[in-house]
Amino acid sequence: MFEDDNITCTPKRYVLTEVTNSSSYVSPTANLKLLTNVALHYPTPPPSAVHRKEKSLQILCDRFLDLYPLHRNGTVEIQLDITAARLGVEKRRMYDIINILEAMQCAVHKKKNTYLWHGGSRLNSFLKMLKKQGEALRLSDALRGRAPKPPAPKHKTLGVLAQRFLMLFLVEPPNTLINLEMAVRVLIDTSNKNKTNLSPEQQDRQHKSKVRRLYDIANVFISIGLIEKVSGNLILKKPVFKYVGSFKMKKAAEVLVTPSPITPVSWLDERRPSSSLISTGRSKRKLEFTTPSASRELKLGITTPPHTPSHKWDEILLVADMELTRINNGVVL
DNA sequence: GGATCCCGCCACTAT
DNA sequence: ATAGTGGCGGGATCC
Repeated sequence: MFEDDNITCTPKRYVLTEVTNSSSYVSPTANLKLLTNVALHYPTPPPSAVHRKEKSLQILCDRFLDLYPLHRNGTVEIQLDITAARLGVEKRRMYDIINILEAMQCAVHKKKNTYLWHGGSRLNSFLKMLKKQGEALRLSDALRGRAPKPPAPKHKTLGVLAQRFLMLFLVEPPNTLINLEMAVRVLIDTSNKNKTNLSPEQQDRQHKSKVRRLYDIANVFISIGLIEKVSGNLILKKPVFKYVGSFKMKKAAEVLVTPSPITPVSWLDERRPSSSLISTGRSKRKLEFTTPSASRELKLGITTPPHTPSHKWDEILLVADMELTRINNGVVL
């Protein structure tokens, strides 16, 4: 297994004999246990001291990406249990993150407890493919109730949901605002294939459950830097998200101490799509809460149409339009 | 109070 | 049978 020596908080690697002062042979299992033990002793905030927000999936993903950056040449193996120990979280949480990252082709499941980390090297081309898929599924029309919802996939729910959620942004014009309610409505299948009609209560629970999942997914996407949360618009109470499409580079330390609210979006920001590659990221990491445009690092090369000077009211109206569509159709769900 | 979403139970799958 | 995964929703916390 490889480790990143450039990471400031990377624990020093120990050979078992260094720790045990023993030269006798120990099994790999014992070695693994020891490593986990060492990792557990690494400075992580005591559970009682950390607040809920600091334990969010977004922050956790930030810290994960500090260990395994998106910009990195080559591949590296990830041991889930050790990584969980280093991050001071339950292994269950690692699945939440790695499943989404795997769905973004940043990692592949190699064997049990082991993933191969590719970082963002494949993300660029994968997003292009996602966009094509989204177009084939007619998601843009589906958003407006002008096309059927895409058929529900069977497996890897969280990963597929993540992919389809992202597709919504990719098929829409730049700066389109999407909220989770809208997304769920499109992405959830009400065309039950097994003919078992759900009661309104069941539908409601299913809907809420999917929204919960989208919150998780959105947090990971924010961490990756694919989307941004846009809060404080006057029409909708709920936050909406917009596609940013670049890796957000920030330091773990700054993430932890920055209490700022979500960056307000500069509506009139200029977005010139460039098709630079994402591969060579020898870039310095940036502060998190600079300006949104300054936080953009490398475009992912999605072929967005030449940006029509979008006005914020256009965007708001689009959201409002979609909300209206929802209300109109919402009676039936 | 509603929005957000952490947490861990437990069912399912792989070994 | 045991271990690894991950769906899922209760309910704590935030706003």
